[in-house]
Amino acid sequence: MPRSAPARAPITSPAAATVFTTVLTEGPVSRVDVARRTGLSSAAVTKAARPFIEAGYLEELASEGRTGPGAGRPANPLAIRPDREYFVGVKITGDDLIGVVTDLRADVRASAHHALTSHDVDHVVRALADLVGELLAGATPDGTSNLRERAYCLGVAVSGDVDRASGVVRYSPFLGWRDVSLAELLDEATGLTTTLENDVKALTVAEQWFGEGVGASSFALVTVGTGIGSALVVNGDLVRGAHGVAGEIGHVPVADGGPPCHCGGRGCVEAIASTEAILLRAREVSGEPGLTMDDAVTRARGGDEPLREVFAAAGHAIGLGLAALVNLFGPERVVVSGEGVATYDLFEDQIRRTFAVQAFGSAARCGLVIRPLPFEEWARGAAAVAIQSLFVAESV
Amino acid sequence: MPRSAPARAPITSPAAATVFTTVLTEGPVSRVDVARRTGLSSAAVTKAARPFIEAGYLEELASEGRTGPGAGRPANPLAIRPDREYFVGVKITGDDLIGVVTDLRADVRASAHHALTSHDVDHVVRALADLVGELLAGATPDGTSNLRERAYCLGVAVSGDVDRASGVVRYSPFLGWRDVSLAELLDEATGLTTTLENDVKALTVAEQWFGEGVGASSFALVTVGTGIGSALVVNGDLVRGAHGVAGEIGHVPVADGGPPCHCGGRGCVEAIASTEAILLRAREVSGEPGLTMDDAVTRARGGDEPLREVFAAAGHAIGLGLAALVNLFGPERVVVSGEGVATYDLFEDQIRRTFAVQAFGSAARCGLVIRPLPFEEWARGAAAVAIQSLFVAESV
DNA sequence: ATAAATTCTTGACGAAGTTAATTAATACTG
DNA sequence: CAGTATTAATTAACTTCGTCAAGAATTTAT
Repeated sequence: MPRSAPARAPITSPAAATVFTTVLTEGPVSRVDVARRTGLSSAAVTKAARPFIEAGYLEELASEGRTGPGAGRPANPLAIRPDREYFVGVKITGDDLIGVVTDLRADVRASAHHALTSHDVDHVVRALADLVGELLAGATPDGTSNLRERAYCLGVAVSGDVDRASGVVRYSPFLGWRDVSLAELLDEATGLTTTLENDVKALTVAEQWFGEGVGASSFALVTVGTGIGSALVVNGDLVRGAHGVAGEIGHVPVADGGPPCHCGGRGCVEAIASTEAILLRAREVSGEPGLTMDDAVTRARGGDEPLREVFAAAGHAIGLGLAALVNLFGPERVVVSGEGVATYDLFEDQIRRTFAVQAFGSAARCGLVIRPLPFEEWARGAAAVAIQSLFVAESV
Repeated sequence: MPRSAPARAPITSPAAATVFTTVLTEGPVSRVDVARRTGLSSAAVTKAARPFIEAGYLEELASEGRTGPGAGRPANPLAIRPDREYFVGVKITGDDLIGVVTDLRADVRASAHHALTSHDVDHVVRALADLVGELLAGATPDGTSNLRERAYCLGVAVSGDVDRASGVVRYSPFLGWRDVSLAELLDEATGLTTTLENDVKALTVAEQWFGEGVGASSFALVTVGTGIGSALVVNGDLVRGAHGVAGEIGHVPVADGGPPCHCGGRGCVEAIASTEAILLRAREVSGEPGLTMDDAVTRARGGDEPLREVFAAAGHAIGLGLAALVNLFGPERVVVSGEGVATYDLFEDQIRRTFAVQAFGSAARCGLVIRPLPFEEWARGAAAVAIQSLFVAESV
């Protein structure tokens, strides 16, 4: 049973959504410019923009004088008013909740953490409601009103199989949940309209609308850490997979006869490049079963060749996985990100080298962005999903 | 400069296209049924269907009496009239032209070959025009009129980088062509409206509309032979790749440190499982540099273990590539096909075994169809593209 | 026959966006 | 400094598409 999203922002037609998202993602743009970019008539843009301006979501900036021969009437750029509405995003991990408040542009305005002492559904729901209460306690950043009065939407990101439309966590290994109607429970507990999404997909939405993915019709996001996952956007749509599985770059086989993986396969990217796999191998190589990840990283940075090799092998596996992804999809851009922020320097070179060798033809021209990922970013992704729910309540 | 398609079939609105394609791909369906499946109102279906019936593209079948308590007015199923229009499809290979005439359902009604003695553009254009003339010389299969009077569209399939919208062959290694405006040349030479497409993509369209892909929102087609290629359909759209590259399953790296590939990489699927790679390896294994493919196949079938191993290794590589594809985008179905028809028995088992092991979770539930591919099928794919051009001239 | 069920058709209506004309605001020109 | 060219935004009439609601058509069951 799909739940309905609030309709405060006057989105009444496809054109309205198009105009609004264009201004949202492509910064201040004049009406004619929006028309040119979207293929709408300028009359349609004028009509669609008006209700947004009246509702305070968009504003008209002062026209910038322009120079040059035969310059005509200067444009009045339309701009988002980011403080018109705030959004709450929460990422649920196995150990804690990370929450943020963002504005309409998904810029983080406040954040807070909460430890989880149990995976019991009720406990998590209560903890999450508390966290939201805490986040919305103060006044708005611009000081003009109370935060709670201008926040209506909550986005929640969970790893696992999540059905966004119905707001149900189908299966979450980390939490040990099956078929939990989390969105419904949170609607009630928080008073906000909740949108649920898989964590990697949430991150991808944030990237697609407010990050590297802006303007790219197709791109991929890869996260490296405890697990290795990815999400793909093709023709502006997230690939969801017929059976709910998609973007499992972690289980792309890249080393024939390589180490066994949890999934039952062998030589999967994850079996070589996940945090766990790296640590396992590092202990093997160093002969110290008690070696910690921190130590391994320090020593590798210090020049310990065998350990450097372990990290390089992980980078190589990731590079091979990326090549597979890019050769199959040909995305315009790929963002590699992940929790293992601290160790990126040990990976990056090898990822790029392997990718450059194995990417086919002009596929290699795809922009490869490798970037550490602050943990809060996951929560921001959740907020981005909430923002998105404002426009595309039905179509997604 | 996109060229326009003819507008004989009265496709005037999205609804018209929806209704027509529904009847085309899902057999005889009543109007109410079309409405239910597409989400249109039944009134809209009635309106959209009328012009097609008047133009002879659709017909109303006699209502089948129905039984049961409280049965109402019986439905009048709408059906395609396949003989209303014929289409020509031609596949250009390095050595010859293969052409077919199909009806609206993409069923082959006639076929013909033509050897190519040169890759000179003019020569190919002339040969193709001759072939088309030959194909359209006779009367229609139903004997009521001349073929040429009921064929307006030509579809042409070429391997390489093809820009369908502009009808230009950007780069075709087999033919040694760069930036050839083939569609324009063929429009003139044949008098038909030509649509150009990459060969694998053409085959995929045929499969999507008239084959295994019917009803699947996402699926993939993989061809194995001289080269190894694939094409993906996501949300009903062919994935084209930002830089024109997509579906290069042949260059997915599956054997780390494996044999070098033309593309500069190592251990690509194609470097292990292409016809050429298999032959190379078979010669190595048997110690006979003059071994032919036919001999290798015969001996492997006869139980020659080392040679059987070579084919199994190829199947294994293909299985790994399929697992990569399926784990990344989770299609509903995958069709594996290709020129190497004769040798499928030596591959199939191993492909399935490896795929089953490496496919992640429920991704393994995707339907894997492995099927020989008559050579004519490529030409049929080209015809399917021509048929498709009738409806979606603009949107693709 | 009459009622109930289901399909198909019709015409009025409404939503959304286009075209074309109009108004607005600027820079260049003599 | 008026006049002209140029580009931006708005307005109003019109087109197009599809829905809605009512009704006609055609069957089975009572």
